[in-house]
Amino acid sequence: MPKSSNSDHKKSTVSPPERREELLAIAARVFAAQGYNATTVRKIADAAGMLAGSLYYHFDSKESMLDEILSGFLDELWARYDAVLGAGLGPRETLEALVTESFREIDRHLDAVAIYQKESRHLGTRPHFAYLVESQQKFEKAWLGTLERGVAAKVFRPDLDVRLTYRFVRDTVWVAASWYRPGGRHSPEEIARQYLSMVLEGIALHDS
Amino acid sequence: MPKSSNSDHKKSTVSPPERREELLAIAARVFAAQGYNATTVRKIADAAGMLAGSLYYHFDSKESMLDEILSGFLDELWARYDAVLGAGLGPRETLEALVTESFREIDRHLDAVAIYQKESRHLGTRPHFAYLVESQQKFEKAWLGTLERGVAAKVFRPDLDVRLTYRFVRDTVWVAASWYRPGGRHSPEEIARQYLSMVLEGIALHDS
DNA sequence: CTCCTTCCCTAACAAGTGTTTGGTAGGTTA
DNA sequence: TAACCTACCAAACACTTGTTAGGGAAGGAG
Repeated sequence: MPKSSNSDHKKSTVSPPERREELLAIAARVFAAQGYNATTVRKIADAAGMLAGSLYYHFDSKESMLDEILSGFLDELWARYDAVLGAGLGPRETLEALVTESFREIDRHLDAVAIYQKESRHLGTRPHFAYLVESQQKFEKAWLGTLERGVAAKVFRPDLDVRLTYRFVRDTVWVAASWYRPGGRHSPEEIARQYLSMVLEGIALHDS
Repeated sequence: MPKSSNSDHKKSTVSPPERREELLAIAARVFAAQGYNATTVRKIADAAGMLAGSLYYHFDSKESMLDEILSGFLDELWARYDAVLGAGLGPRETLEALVTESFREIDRHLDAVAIYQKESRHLGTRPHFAYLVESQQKFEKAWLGTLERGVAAKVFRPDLDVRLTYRFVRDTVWVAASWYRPGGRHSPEEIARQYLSMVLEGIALHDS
């Protein structure tokens, strides 16, 4: 259930979505660059060309901005993941599709991904952000299942620790958010292809 | 030049090293768990069983604690890296040794590595922490050189973007600090072996 | 005993934090 | 014109932040 944002806030459905999204994008950029805790509401307001208090016309709190950024990102991510997982693909094709979708998501929601990478671990302990660990568990289930299917189908190596492999694949994909910049030389699809080539075939040269 | 800690502080060489190290280990644990900015001096003092002001008998500032943790970690890391790089090994053996040493360093200095992972990017902009980006550049030079040597010697695939491969290998190793726990089922050497097997040979099953 | 050093506490400081309250310019509606 | 809504400002609020100054208990040195 990707439903994660809480809808019982006062102004959460009031102001027109355009300005909200604009301000959220600005906040996400500052959060990603400076870190959530190091980011003051005055910095966000500065970047938006207004005063700190004015933000509270649009949002309930600084934390609700973070909440909206993260849950919005996760909702979209899971929409695409669920589409892949429900397509009835083989294990290798599933893995390739998941990796490709992940890089596309990094391309679209870079700031949100960077924030998620940095803050999700210690945010998950707070009850309000419990959906972060739910998502991570669902994440693990999807990837682990795909890997195990692949081992059973003899398309992945059986001599590797599956859980270690899961973390390996997961991390190699998502840490790319720490250096990837949209509009650079490589498209998300091209990066995905090269990453998949490394993960699947390895970087060593085999004479064949 | 791995010399990175600044030695021109007032009390930096005063109090006996034992208590300093003890307090630094405590501070590192809290920094790693909560993030540097989210960690207050009072939280560190709580964990150490004393009051906030008492920390300033041992350290100049909160930032100097972070500085000492990070520079101490990097000094030790580079001592080991330099030993590997100066051993005259082939490219593949060099890469294997670097990866293994990295996992050993994660095992020994887990908190410092986690802090470095989370904070180094936005700390590097501050002039006092310029040694972080210096280290990162030296890092890149060492890994990139090894990879290029390997391609020239036909032990690594020539069809991969070398810089992408560098980030791939670097990240896959260091993000392990986000889940690795010392004393777990796998020793650092065993994790290094499995990681190297995945990076070098890939996770796909090849009939041979 | 006295002096001195070590290590910590008490108590406060100024600056910065997220947030609230009341107000207001400008446009839309009646 | 009058009433109203939107989107912001101005100014303050209570609280937390890193840091400092002065003091004092414990113990070793003379």
